Order: sequence, then C-alpha cells, then structure tokens
Amino acid sequence: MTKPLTILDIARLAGVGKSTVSRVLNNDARVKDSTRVKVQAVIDQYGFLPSKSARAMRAQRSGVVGVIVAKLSSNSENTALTGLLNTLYAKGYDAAIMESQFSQLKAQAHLDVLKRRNVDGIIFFGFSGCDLSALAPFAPNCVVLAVDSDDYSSVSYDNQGAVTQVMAHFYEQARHPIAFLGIDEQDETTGRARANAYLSFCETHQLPVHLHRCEMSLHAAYDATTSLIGPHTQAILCASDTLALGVAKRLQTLGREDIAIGGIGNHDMLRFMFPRAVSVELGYHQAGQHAADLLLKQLDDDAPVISHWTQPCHLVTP
Amino acid sequence: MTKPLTILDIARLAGVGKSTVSRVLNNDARVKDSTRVKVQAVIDQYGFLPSKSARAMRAQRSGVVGVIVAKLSSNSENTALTGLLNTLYAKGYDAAIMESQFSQLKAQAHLDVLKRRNVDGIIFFGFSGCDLSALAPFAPNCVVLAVDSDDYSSVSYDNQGAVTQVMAHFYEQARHPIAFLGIDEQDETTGRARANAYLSFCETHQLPVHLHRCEMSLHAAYDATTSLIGPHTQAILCASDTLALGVAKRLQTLGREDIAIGGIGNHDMLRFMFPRAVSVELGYHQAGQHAADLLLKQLDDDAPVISHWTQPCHLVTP
DNA sequence: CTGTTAGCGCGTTCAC
DNA sequence: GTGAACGCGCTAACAG
Repeated sequence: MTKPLTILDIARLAGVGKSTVSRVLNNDARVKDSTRVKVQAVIDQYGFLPSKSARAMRAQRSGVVGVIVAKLSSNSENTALTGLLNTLYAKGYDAAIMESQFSQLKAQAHLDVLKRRNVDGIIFFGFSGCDLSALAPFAPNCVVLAVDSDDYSSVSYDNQGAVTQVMAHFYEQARHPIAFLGIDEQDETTGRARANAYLSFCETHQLPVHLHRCEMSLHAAYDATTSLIGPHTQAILCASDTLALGVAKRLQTLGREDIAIGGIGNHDMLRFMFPRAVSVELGYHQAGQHAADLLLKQLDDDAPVISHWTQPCHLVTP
Repeated sequence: MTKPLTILDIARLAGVGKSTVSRVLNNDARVKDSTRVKVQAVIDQYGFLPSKSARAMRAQRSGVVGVIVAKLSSNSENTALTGLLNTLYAKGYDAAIMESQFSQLKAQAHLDVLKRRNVDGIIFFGFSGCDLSALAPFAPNCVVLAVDSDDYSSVSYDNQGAVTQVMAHFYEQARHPIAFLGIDEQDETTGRARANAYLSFCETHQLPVHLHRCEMSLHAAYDATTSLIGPHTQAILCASDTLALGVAKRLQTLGREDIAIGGIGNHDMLRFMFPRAVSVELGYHQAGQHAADLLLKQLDDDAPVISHWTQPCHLVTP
C-alpha cells in the first residue's frame, strides 16, 4: 500500500511548479510543448492519477450522477441503464446506482443519501405511483425516465405508438378480433396509456373490445389467458413482453397456436421462445443514452431548460 | 439553487467554533450537552449536510466501493448485485457500478477511474480470461466474485457441487446416459470446472460421456442440441440455465420431451417455460451479500486477511 | 509561459 | 469543554 503521489510530488519530480502540472492535466494551452512533454513523461512514468475527491471539492461538483432504478433485474431497466452508463462514462461522470424496488420510501432514502453525496444530478426511473416531487431538491438537474412530468425533463416511451403499430399489424392481416392484456390502471404508462391506445384503436376501427388486466408477471399472464380468449379471438396483444411470454406459454399448452401474439419491449426471450410473436422495440438503450445526454446538457448549461423526449419505437416481426 | 451552507456558517449561526460543530457531527463525546443541543438545533433547522467531498478528501476515504460487473443484463450478476447493494447501503457505503462487458480493457479503464475516485475497495465480478492482476493497486481491499483467486478474497459458486447434485438426481432416477452441454474450457468456472465435475461423475459411476461445448447463448444451445442426443440419451445437463433454455426449446420442437433437462442457476424463465426441468440454486443473492460483507470487514480491519468463501447450492426440482 | 499564493469544507491537532 | 490554526490535493488568480 504505497501512498499515492500528489500533484506536488509530480511537480517536484519534474522540476516544475504545481500549477504547471495542473495545466498539463487539464490540457491548458499555456504550457510550452517541451515542458508539457517533460511533465507528461513523469506523470506516465509514475502512473499518477489526480484525486477526484480533491477536484470535486475544489469544483463544488462531484462528477457523480445518481441513478435510481426500480429493479436491476428488469430487462427494460438494465438495458436503459447500460446505455446511460456508457454515455456518462464517456463524459467523465460516474454513476451511483440504487434500486427503489418500486417503493417510494426506498427511493426517498436513496435521494437523501445522494443529496449528501453532492451528486450533480439525478436520473430517476419512474414506477407506478412514484412521487416525483421527491426530486424537487435536485431540480432542475434531474431527468425522469419512462414517465412523463411537467416539472422535470423526461424521456418516455411511445406507449401509444407501440400499441397502435401492433394493432395495425394484426388488423392489416385481418387477425381480429384482438384481445388485450394490460396491467393495473394505476400505472400510467404500461397500464393506462397502453390500454387507452388499444381502446382507441378498437373504436376507430370498429373492433370489439376484449380487455383484461393482471399483475405484471409471467404467472399472472399465464392464468389470465383463458379469460382473454373469446370464441373468435385471432390475436392477443400484451402490454409487455413479460405478459406476452406468459400468455404465449399458456396458448402453447392449450394448443391454441392459431392465435397470434404481440408484445411490447422486444425481449430476447420472447423472440427466441415464440419466434412467430411480434413485438415492439421501444428503444430502451437509446432512451438511456438520451436521458444521460439530456442531464449532462442541463448540467453544462448556464440556463438549464427542461425538455421532453419521446423515444421512437418500431415493430419487430419474425 | 441556494448555495449550501458550510460548517463555518453553522458555527457562526450557533455562536460556536467550527470544530465544535465538527464534534457534534461526529458524535464526539467532548461536547457539553447544552452546546450539543444548541448546535444540533441549528443543523436541523437549516438542513445542513456536511460535504462528502470534503470529508473524503480529508479522510482519504470516500465511503464508496467500486463494483465491476460483466453485464448488467446477466441474471446472475444483477441478482448478486442487488444483494451486494443492500449490504453496502445498510453500512453507509455507496457503490460506483461499472460494466466490463467481458473486456479487460474496459475493466482496466474503470479501475483507473475508481482509483482516482479514491474508492475504498473493489468488488470484481470475474469473467473468462479476466486478468485479476489489474486489481493489484487496490489490494488487499478487493473481493472477486464468481472466480477463484489466491491473491484476493473471493466468493465463488459451488460449480462442482451443482453439477454433481443434478447428475446424482438423474442417476438416482436411472435417467442415463446423461449428456452435458458446456462452454469454452477457457472459462475456468462455468466452462472447465463444471465440465470436469461432469466427467468425474461419469467416471465414478461408469457412465458414458457425451460432452459438447458451445457459446453461452440461447441460439448456440439450440443449435448444439442435436449433436448432444445419442440413441439412448435420457437426460441433458447444461452448464447454465441459459443453455438449458435453448436446449429445452429445441427438444420441444423436436418432440423429444422424453429427455430430461437440467440447468444451473435457477432462472425464473426456465422454471416457468419448462416446469419439469431441474436446476440448481447457486445463491447469487447471498453471494453478493457475502462479497460485500467480506469487503467491509476487510476495510474495517486493521490487519485485513484475505479469505475465500464458496456459496452453498441446492437442487431445485419441480 | 511559469511559479507563488490563496482558498474550497472539513477533521484534527494544539493551545486556552 | 472549546476555539484557532493547519493541511488534505487541487485549481484559479495573480505575479513575474
């Protein structure tokens, strides 16, 4: 455990002053090339790394952004997270990632910790019934993902477009009536927005409505399947690929592979298990990147302005 | 955006000196009760939060541990991560999480960043061909997960036990010969250790060997299935549940549901899609917790001692 | 172009 | 029991 070198050590080793080393570190133009090379050589030789703690303290910014996801095990969330992290790292930021586990209490506790850590901003993955007002202490340096908000910048998915695209796909193939499996209306996006898009499509195209809701789980979808199937049902659209996997499995055991299945999220597993299923790529990865970009732009900006982005989606067919 | 108060502001507001406030913050006993109450009142009133950056710089420790996973989308890794984070947060530490994406280069870059951040320790999720020597600058404050190491503390899975348990299960049911689908031998754990356990079991029990290897993916497993099936094959054991899912799907399409299937990892999706499959719970969550505990113990310890833990596993049958 | 100086916010001596 | 002074590693302002 040798003590790490400081900028002063490097200065002495290179026979220059502290600030010259600092200038080299920060690519300040006002350094003679020969000096720069000399200093850089010493830096490289000793593998010197300037302390971020000291920089953070000096600059009053930690270079860390807090990220609160609901569940790391969620495919959508960890995909978005990967995109987000790449962007953050590329710009020299680090992330403090925490799980809310769909609990407002946990989210609040994490926000308190992040506040103490002087994080420069927050990226918050919304969930059913989350209270965005807890983000107020960080305003305007926060971005919410997967939910809409007037108060903060947001990146949301095209719930309506996703549903409409699958519906149109089935409709054009004359695969109707189409049933819909959604989740609790309390969930504004996956729950309400997607169901509404379904209802709206049915109305516009004069299709009968078969809407059912269940918990967001494979088993719940599996169990709900029978109540979705009417005498003429030709297709079932599910509010998420997880639900679609549950339904597809049930249809398989029922030998009802005549019924088409659609999901939302473009989950690898759905594509693999049920290649005939259609799904919608919501663009989790890009959404994550965009959220990070948005936040970083706000951080750099002198007069941050909140903005809203809806991630484009596209149908994925076999 | 009002500028946050400093310890000096609080001191003035409370009519005391900086260091008294500092003592109150750190629960130093040498403060008169009446003063403590007075100072605490001011702290509460203004919601003062001492800057972690300044503390980190002063104390030369950041209260942050770096965590390098291979891929967040991996079920095993994000499950372990969840366990790990809970433990860290409970003890007041934060985590800086980064993805190596199975690349030694990325891992190295992340380690450099973490070094500059003065993280107090590292938890590293091993992957095929990773070079643990990159962790040297952090020794002995690191723990590696899912791989063995003599140089650092480690938490590993019971690869041999897992394979043996499934093999024994099939054997007792007289479901043999048993084929095995593994991955590249370059991977010491999922690849070599599990294959060796299979070979060893076959030898001990005088079973014929049908071993095949493929990439770690659903599709690769799907494609490899046919070369696994011999004329009398009664069961197939896969080195992971991902492989098992691929194989099970192929068997399903082949109508060979007479062949039993076994996996390792206890993935929800395998249980749901193929309820008859057996798998082994490796204890990802507890392993994550244990890794965090191990690291924190080493950090607190004056004379840290590296230790090794093998996470117990258990068979999961329908 | 480069060295010197003065803090950033906090914890830790050392005096009182 | 308490306050003043110093320094952690770094950058910015000011000299030279």
